[in-house]
Amino acid sequence: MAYPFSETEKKWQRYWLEHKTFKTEDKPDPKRPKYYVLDMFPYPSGAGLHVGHPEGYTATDIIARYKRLNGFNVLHPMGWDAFGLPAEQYAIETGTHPRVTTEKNIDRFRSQLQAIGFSYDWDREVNTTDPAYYKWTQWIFMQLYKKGLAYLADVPVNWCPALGTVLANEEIIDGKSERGGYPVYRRPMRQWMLKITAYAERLLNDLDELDWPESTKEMQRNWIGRSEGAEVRFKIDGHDEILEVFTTRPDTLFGATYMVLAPEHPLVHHITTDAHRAEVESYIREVSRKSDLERTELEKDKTGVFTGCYAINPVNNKKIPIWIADYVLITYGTGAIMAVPAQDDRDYAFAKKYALPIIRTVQPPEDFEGKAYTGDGIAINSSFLNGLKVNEAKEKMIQYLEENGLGKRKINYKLRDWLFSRQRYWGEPFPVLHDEEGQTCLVDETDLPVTLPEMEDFKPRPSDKDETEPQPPLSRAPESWKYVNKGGKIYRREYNTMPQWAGSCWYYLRYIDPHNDKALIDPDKEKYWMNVDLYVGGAEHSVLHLLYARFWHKVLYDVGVVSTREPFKKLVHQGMILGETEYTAYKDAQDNWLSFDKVSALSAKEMEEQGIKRIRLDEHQVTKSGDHFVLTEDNSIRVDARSFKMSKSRGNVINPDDIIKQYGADALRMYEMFMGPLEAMKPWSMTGVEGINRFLNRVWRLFIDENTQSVHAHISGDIQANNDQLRVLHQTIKKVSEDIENLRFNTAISAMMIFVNEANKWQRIPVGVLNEFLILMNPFAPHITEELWQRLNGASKGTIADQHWPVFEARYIEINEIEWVIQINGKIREKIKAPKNMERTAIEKLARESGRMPELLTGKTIRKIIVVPGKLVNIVVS
RNA sequence: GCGAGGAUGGCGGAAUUGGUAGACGCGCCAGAUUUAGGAUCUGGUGUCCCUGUGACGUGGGGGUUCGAGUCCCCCUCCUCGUACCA
Repeated sequence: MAYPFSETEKKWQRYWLEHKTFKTEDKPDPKRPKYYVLDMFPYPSGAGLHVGHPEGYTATDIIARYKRLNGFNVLHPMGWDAFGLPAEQYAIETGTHPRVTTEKNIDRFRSQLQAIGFSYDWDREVNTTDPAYYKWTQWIFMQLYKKGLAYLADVPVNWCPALGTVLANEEIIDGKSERGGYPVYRRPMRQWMLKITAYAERLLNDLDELDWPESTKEMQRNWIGRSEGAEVRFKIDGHDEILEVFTTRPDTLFGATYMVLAPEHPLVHHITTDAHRAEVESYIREVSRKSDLERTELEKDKTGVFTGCYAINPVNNKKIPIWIADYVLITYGTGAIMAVPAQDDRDYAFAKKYALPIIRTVQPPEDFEGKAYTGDGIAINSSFLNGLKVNEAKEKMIQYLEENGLGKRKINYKLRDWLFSRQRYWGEPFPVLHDEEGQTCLVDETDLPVTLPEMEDFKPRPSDKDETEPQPPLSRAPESWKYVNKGGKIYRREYNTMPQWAGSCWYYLRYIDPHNDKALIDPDKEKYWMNVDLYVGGAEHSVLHLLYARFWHKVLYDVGVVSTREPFKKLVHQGMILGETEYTAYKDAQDNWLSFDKVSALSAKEMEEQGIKRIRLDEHQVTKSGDHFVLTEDNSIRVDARSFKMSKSRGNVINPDDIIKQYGADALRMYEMFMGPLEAMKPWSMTGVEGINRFLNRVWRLFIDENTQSVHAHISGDIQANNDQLRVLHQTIKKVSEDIENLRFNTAISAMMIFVNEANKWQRIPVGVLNEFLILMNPFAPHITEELWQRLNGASKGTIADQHWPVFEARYIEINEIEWVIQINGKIREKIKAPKNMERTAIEKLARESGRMPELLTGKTIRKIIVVPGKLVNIVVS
C-alpha cells in the first residue's frame, strides 16, 4: 500500500498551524545566531499559484528548516504584494471591488501555500493593501519628500487612454498595453518623480559588496549606466543661448562637424530659421506620431532635418550646422549632441546620408576607410592634441575646456528619475495636499494612513482628448475625502496613487516588526535581524524591484531607520520551469510528412496559408539521429524537440494543486528540487514526478511493514549500528549538509536515494540510524518524515522540529582498503585493492606487479611513475 | 550589435584542487511475483565491433599536461538581458 500522503499531510499542516511550530519569537534569544531567509512575496493573482512559486519557496523552506535544526533563530515570513493593475482591471470588467477580489485571492494563495507545508510564521504575514501597512509606505514617501527626493514634474509618460492611466515601460509590449493590448501614446503629464538619480553613485558602488548573481549586478550597472566625459558649451550663431552637450569623447571635438538636437529639445523652435520652419515642424509631428515599435523598426535608417541655424565649435570657432534627428534621445544627457562622424558609427551613418563633412581626428589603422573609427590611436587634425593617445587627449581637452570656461568634466548616468504616480484607484494614496496656488505640503504624520476612500465608481475615465489633463479615479472621490482643513486652510488631496513597486520596496523590514503601530520598525529588532541573509526570487526582478528596494533602503539608512547600507546580502534567482518537452512533426496539406528543417523558417501565418499541420508526437515515436530527432518510422523526417514556457494558450500549464492531489505536497517539493540546479531553466516531466513518488513510497516501506501497517519488526532500538550502516549514514549526513549549504538540493536528494537503496539491503536496522536519516530528509519532505518519526518514536522525543541536525563524524567514513586505479600513459589498465595511505614506493611496486601489469609492461621502458595518494598510479612508458 | 550564461547518454542531470566520465532519477531491456494488467522487487542499459584484458567518447578544431568535461586559443550553436545611452 502506498503511503497515505493525503491524511498525513493534512494532519501535520494542522498540527503546525495549531502549535505555531514555526513562530519566530518576538524577543529572540540574542545569543543564538539569526538567519533571515526571504522569498519574493507574490502578487495574489486570480489564477492561483503556478509551479514556479513552489520552486523558490521550497528552496527557502529547506534552508529555513535546516537552519532551525542547526540552532538558528530563523525569520521566514510570507506576505502579499496586492495592489496593482490586474485586480483593478478585473474589478472594472466584473464590477467587483478590488478589495473583495484581492481578499479572495489572498485566501486562496495562503491555503495553497499551507498545503505545500511551508514553515512560514503566519503571524507575521504582511499585506501591502492593508492600511496598517501602507501607513508606513506613505510615511516613507514623506521622508523622501522632506529630503527633496520627491517632486512634481511635467514629464512625457506612456498614456493609455483606454485604460485611463499611465503605464510603466514594462507594462507596455510592442507599443501596446500589456493588459488588453490597447494603444499607448507619449504625452506630457504632471507626475510625482522620485530622485533615484541622486543615489546613482552609491547604488552602483555598493553592488560590489553583494553576494548576488554576477549577471544581475551587471544588469543593474548597465541600467545605472555611468559614463565619464565632459559637458561642452557651444555658442549658437545669432542667439544668446548656449547649447550644452554631453560627450564621452571630448578628444574628438575638432572633428565635431555638426550638432544634433532631439526633436523634443526646448531650443528647437527658437533657433529654427523661418526658411526651415515648415520642414522642422513637420518632422517633429512625424516623429511624435511614431510609436516605440516603429522607432525600433526604423533603427537602421536615420532621419533628420536641418534647422537652418549654426553653432560655433568652441575650439576652432568654426560654424557647424544644427540638425534635429530622432536618433538623439531627449531623455539622455542634455538631449543634444556634438556629432563626430569620423569616430562614431551613428554620426557616420547620418553624415553619409546627408552629405555632412567628416574629419578624422584619431589616426585609424592603414586601409581603414568607409566607416567610423572608434578604437584607440593618435590624435590628428586636432591642434594642441595632435600626437596624443585617446585617453591623454581626453584629459588634456577637459583641462582646456575647464580653463577656458567652455565646459567641464562630467559624469552622466543612463538612470532616470522614477515616475512614481499612477492614475489608478487600487494603490497607495499620496500623503500630500495641494493648496489653491498649486503648492504642495504633506499631511500631518498623525493623520496617517491616508486611506483609500470608499467609492461606487472607481473606474478610470477613458479619454482620447489630448488637450485635457486626464483625471484619476480619486478625483471623483467624495468631497469629504477630497478636501481637508488644515490650520484653517482648505487643501485638496493628491488624486494619483503610488505604483505597485512602492509596497514591495520595504516589506522585508515590516516582517521584522509587523504589528508595530508606533514606528515602521523597532530599531533593536532591526539591528538584530538585518540584513536579509538569503533572498530568493525570479530574475525578472533583477533591475526594477531590486533597484527600487535598494534605493529606498539607502534613504531609510540616511534617515536612521535602518542600520545597513544594503538590504539583501545574498540573492539567488530560481530558474524558470518550462512545460513538458514537446516533439512536433509537420504534415503538408496532402498529409505528407514535412521535415522540420523545411518549415522552421516559416511563420505561423505562412504555415496556415500553406495548410501545414502540427502533429504532436509521443517520445516513443522519435529517434535521435546526430544532433536532432527524426521520426522512428522515417529517419529522413526531422522532428522539432523543444520545451516551451508554460502558457494557457499552449495548454502546457501544470497546476500545483493537481500534483498535490495526485502525489502529495512532499512529492511536489522533492520533485521541484530534484529537477536540476535551482538557478537553471528546466522542463517539467510527469514521469519524473512519478519517480519521486516511487522514492517516497520506498522510504515509507523502509519503515512500515505493508502487512501489519506498523513499523518493521527488524527495526529496533536495541540494535548497535554496524560499520556499514554508520558509513552510509555519515556519508549521507556529510553530502546532504554540504549540499543544503550550497543550495544544491538535487544532489542532496540523490544522496538520500542512495541511503534508502543501501538501507533496503539491511537485515536489521537500528532506530538511531533511521532517526538521523529522517532529520536529514525533513527539510525536503516534512510531512512524511514527521509521520514516520512519530510512528518510530511515539511521543517520547517530540517532533522532528524539536531535534538537532545530525553531526557528521569523519571517522565513520574512513576506510583503509580502497580501490587504486592503475594507468599506463593515462589509460586505465588495472584496479587493485590496497590500503589507502600506502607508501609511495610500496604502491608503485604493487602497481607494477599486480594482475596483468607485468605482461603489459614487458618490453617497455618505465620513464616515470605518478602517484596520486589514495587515488591512482600512472605509469608513463615509452 | 553589445553584455552575461550555457552545450555531458534516448531525457533531466552528477563529477573538490586537472586524477576511474555518466552518480541519482526518468525511459528502455530482461527476469521474479501475478490468472492477466498495474504496482513491487532483482539485474542490465554511452557508442562501435562476432569477440576482447579492445577501440572510441563530454558542441567542433587546435594547444598545455604523465593525465583535460575541468586550464589556454580559435570557431559554431543555444538561452537570457539590452538596444541609436553620444
